[in-house]
Amino acid sequence: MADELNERSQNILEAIVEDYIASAEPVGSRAITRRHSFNLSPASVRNVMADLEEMGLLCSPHTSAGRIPTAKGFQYYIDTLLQVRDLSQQEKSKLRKSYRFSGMKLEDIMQEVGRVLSGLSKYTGLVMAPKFSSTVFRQIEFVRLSKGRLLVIYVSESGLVQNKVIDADPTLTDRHLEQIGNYLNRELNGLSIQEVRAKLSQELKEDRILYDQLKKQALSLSCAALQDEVENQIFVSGASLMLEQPEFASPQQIKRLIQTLESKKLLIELLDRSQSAQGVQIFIGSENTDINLDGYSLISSNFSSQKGAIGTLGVIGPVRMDYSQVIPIVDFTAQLVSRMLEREIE
Amino acid sequence: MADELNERSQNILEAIVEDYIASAEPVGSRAITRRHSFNLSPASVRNVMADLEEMGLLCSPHTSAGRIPTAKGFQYYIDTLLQVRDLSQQEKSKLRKSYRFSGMKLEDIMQEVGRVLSGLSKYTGLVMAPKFSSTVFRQIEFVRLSKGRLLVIYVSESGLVQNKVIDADPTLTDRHLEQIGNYLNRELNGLSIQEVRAKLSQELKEDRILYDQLKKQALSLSCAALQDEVENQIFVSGASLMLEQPEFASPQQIKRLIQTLESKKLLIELLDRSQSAQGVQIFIGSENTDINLDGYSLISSNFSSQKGAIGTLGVIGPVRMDYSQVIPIVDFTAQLVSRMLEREIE
DNA sequence: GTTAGCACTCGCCACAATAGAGTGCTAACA
DNA sequence: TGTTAGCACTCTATTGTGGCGAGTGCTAAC
Repeated sequence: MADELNERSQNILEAIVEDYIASAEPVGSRAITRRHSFNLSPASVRNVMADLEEMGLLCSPHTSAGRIPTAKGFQYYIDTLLQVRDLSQQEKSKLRKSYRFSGMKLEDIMQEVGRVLSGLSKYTGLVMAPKFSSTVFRQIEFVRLSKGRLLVIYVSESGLVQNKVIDADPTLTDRHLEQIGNYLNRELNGLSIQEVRAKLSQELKEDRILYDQLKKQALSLSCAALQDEVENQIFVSGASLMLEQPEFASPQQIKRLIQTLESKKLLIELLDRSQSAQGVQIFIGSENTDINLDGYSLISSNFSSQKGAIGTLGVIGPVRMDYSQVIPIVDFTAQLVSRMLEREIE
Repeated sequence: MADELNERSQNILEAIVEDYIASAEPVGSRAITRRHSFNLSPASVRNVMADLEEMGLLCSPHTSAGRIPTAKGFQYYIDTLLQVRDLSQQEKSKLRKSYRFSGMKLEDIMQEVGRVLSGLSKYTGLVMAPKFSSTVFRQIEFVRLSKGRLLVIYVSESGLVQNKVIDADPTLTDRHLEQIGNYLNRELNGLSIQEVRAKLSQELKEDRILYDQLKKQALSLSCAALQDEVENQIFVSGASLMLEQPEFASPQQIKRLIQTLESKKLLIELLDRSQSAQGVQIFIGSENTDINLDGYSLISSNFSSQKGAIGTLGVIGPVRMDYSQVIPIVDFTAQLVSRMLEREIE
């Protein structure tokens, strides 16, 4: 759409966005000519600004204030003006050292990643662990809690552990359980959960299994274990850090933020979407999108092991975020975590 | 100390505390005579209030405002004036119905309890899962993640699942692992983690195990698995609900709250303390205590299974909390959860 | 096409004035 | 002696006012 902006307009828009990111305050025409050395007078800048406002890239809170980039303005800035620098070797190794993953289980790692992301960015870190159904089966174990109640423990290739309580036939003996476990571990090894589900429902349909009582029980147990296990684990960290940002000066704004961060459902939906894409994703909240994130931005990226377990991590903050700083951090962290998962499973 | 208050003083203190709980605003002498029908004039009430202030039970924000109970005042109110009513059968069954525990694993239950506590009280719910070391051993499983890395899964009697990644001798075969697992499950069954630890260190000391390679490996693996596993799991829910309380009208106060709720370490320490006592505990934050909870109160109670796994749940809110409403809720919820854990393990 | 100049708008801040709530004290009363 | 009415006083919160500063849009000159 707006690629037809001429160079001067682009420069001015860029200057406004960057000044606004730095100051959180409306940017006036004089301030721009002072801080940046375009050879232009404030009046000329004002003309351009009026144009940009008409195009919906800027807006002014009131007549006699400076301009603020709109969501659309930020979008344009990110799409065409922003130059994301790579991290220097030094920064990379510093980031690498922030993470001490050794001897940590997956959950702790996710938590830790969120903390570091938040600490580095001064915004809020989000990490969504690999989805259950995107993982690859490694092992299943049954532990009897009481006569008719079993604890099923599922371990994925990447070391993700899920457990669930299911009801089971009370007459099942421990011996049976062990056999069932062995059978399933043999049969399902190396399949993704999706494949496992397909295989199970396939076999359950076949009549002949009716004659193999044990196999039948094995199948129905594992079916129960894998059912409804959709909930994603999400880790949110560093909300209080972000409250220092000037956009959260009023109680209402803070309340809204806390509510947003507490509604895991929304966050999961959000991170879920970015999971379909590759590389760093930027989602800018505005009233127009169906997902209610007005005023916030999300920078996210996927991480994955080669075995296909995909998780998402990112940083959520005010639209006025320091994109040039946060994007490379998110990008590199995702790479780090991916590599770490690879090494973990070898 | 202050039991020497005469009846009139007690009545007036009670009235002030209760009015303050209801309104969150300083209570004046006139307001009291109007709302409560002591046969006293405001002037007389003022005299009593001056006495109470001198005793440190009340304070006034400034000369021409009403009085506010101090932390000490609240403490006195709770200790000697507050009458905790029991929940009616109706309320109890309603509370019981709020919880749908069936088919939930322990973690989800804890989460759910926090949510309900927060929803009912309008404050923030805290739940600390039973401490790892207070649980009773049920089963241990080893899952190989890579050559030298094992995932250890530990299940307690109450269905608490913990897992941890440990480094192990790369030459260990799967066959060995299985034997080790069987051996440990046989040996440690029914012991508390504390007992397990004692037993392990005892046996490791004995020289003769040096000759039994397998046993030695079993012991050192389980030692590694049980080490440093101290971190308590804590679940915090409903912060945004509490932000509606008038004490959180200013950004500073909200920030402090969020910081407090984010510092799990503090919360764990807090809940840890109340774990040593029986029944409902009330902790009132003031500058005098070593734990920095100034301005907040915690109402907590333990839950446990007979097997000794003890957890703590409670509600944290402003000192001006509706104690008469929250205490029975916390109390009964703790009973419910205990009963639930019993049934779970049968 | 660019710029200087100017009138105008609007939010912000400091200040004063006012109303209201509550206190402490004193003197009168039962 | 305990209680109460009355009163002067204190302090906060609110409202209104005027000036300041930053920024704009328009126009006319370069």
